[in-house]
Amino acid sequence: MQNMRILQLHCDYIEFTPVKKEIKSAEEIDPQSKHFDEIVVAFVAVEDGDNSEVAKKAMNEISESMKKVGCGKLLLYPYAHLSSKLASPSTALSILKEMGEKRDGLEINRAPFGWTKSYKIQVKGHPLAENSKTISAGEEKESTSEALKAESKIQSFWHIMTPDGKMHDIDKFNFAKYQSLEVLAKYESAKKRSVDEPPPHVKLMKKLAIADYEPASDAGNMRFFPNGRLMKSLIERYVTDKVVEYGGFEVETPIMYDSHHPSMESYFNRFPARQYNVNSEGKQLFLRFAACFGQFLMAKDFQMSYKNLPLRLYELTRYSFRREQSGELVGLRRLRAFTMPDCHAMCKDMEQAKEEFRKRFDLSRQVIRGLGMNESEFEMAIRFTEEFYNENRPLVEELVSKIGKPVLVEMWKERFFYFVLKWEFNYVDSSGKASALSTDQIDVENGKRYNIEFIDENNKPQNPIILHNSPSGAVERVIYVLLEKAAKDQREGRKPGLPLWLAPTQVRVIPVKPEFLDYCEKLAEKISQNDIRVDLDDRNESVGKSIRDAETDWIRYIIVIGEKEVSATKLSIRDRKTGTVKELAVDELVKEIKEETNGMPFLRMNMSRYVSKRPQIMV
RNA sequence: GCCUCGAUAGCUCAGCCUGGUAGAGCGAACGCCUCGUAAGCGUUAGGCCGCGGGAUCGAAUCCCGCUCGAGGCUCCA
Repeated sequence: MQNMRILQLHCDYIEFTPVKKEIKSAEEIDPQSKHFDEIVVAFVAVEDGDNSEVAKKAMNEISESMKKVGCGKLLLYPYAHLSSKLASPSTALSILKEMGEKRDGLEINRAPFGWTKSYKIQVKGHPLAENSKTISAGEEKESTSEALKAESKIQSFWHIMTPDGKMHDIDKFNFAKYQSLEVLAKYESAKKRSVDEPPPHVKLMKKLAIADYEPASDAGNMRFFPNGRLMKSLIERYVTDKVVEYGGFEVETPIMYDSHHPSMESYFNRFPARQYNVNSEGKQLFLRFAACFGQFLMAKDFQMSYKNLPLRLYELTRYSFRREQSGELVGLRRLRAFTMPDCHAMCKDMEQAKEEFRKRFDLSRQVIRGLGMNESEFEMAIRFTEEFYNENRPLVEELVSKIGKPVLVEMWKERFFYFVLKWEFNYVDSSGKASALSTDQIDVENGKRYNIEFIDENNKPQNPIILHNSPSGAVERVIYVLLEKAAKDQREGRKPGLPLWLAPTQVRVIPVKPEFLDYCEKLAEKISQNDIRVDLDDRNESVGKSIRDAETDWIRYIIVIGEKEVSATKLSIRDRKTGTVKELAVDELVKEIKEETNGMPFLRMNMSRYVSKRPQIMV
């Protein structure tokens, strides 16, 4: 049996100097000292019989383990002393050259073959810094993790469930009245779709100075301008208020976790995640991709009785990180860093879990409506194991009947994921892309995995059933949906706009001539005192230009102040929604705005009140 | 990860095919106009034409490589 032998070391640095040729066929090189920092050094001995296949496998394994330690620089270092059955030098050199071929995501260096070298090396102190492998031909050693393999084996059965609880075959269902559900169903059951337009919200997010790509960061990490930050804060405030109203307790947990913590290890083994890795002092940390671990680890340290349940922990993660494939990242639809409201409820048994699940279903519907999204624009998908469905049909049917329209059903023969039931609301955009917003799951596995316990009525420790709910979905994705909706309005000939409570500017005051500025300032101050975001276009521009700018910024109320207004009590107010100019007193305007934003959070304007004092952010 | 496309002024882009003095609109600065519900007028500043190499008398323009970005696909426990 032939085995390529590799000793792999994660080093702070290595430094080597070729001293003299050891064999005739040594590589012709300039014998200079080389120094590398932060590098993985692979000492390689090629054995008699090793071939390209072995070379390829070896590189796959090396690159896999390098990903784990978060290092992208490799030095291949020929090291004959690892074996006594060496391949011939020419074979060894050609295999090493093959291993040194360019490879995406790796910077590969090769130490010269056939030279005696002196070297100095400093190896890192973390557990994965040193490892050795033997690679042999023929043996099935795929880089795909067990979890990924298992996942591809799960069997799904797709159906449509109508509000009366009946299941329909997806191929036989008449989608005539349910076009976006059809898109979702086809999307999910993997039919082809082709789009060549970028989604319209990308232009809008820049035009309205909400957010933009940040080339100096990683893809999918956006920057949010004052307008965007304000909108996010408002959405976050709203969702948090609603969750607290429902009974959630807000907590805060760390952003990074030790990959080798026992609970994390068992989680990773089951669920391959594309996470960001961070190395620090020999520890391998990963950035959280959800709030789950933090809350579970916290709950584990609580001493709980069944009387404390359900216990609802809530966190708004800014951020959660998922290193999605670069090609999937589009505007605000899918990001690598996102803000996720995440609420877990520990329940004592399935009965309590089901009751809680219903409450959270209603909460989510309410939140979606409050955020300015219409339930009719969403398509629900519900997923469960066959066993759960057979035992809990009334719950499933109740949820579907509440929605009052057909929903997509995915049923699994066996439980693969940690949950037995999951639903989500999906928004289907103009390019036929479906994105999940709200979701809730019944988790029967992590209570045990994280060793969360409560004492039941009989003084016995039990693991709770855990519900995982995001009532709104990612905050950035909420903005994506609002902008896509606005784009749709525009396309269909309606005026695009944002919900008034979310608009960065709610009222703009424009003087006809600079001499009315004083009056405008007093007016703006008066309106502002009623918790309304009002600003003042104090630039010396024509009225037409100022109005045009306000309109393109989607500002709902525009007040023009001239001779007439200064000496009267009524203001002329241009209402973007109706496109008309109406006459109202200040109090009447305030009342109208207060009514429309009733029950929604308020934050002060996040920019100078004076338009002339603002930097130009976008064209 | 794979495929395709792109990178020129602060922004959006033209010029490139067919090599020969770097262009427009918007924005900015300054000045004029003092204006009634979607763009008033003028002047000025602003460029390593992404980076590196090649062929050419000569490259933003042609060729090769690299980097970064975008879109699609796959994917999205």
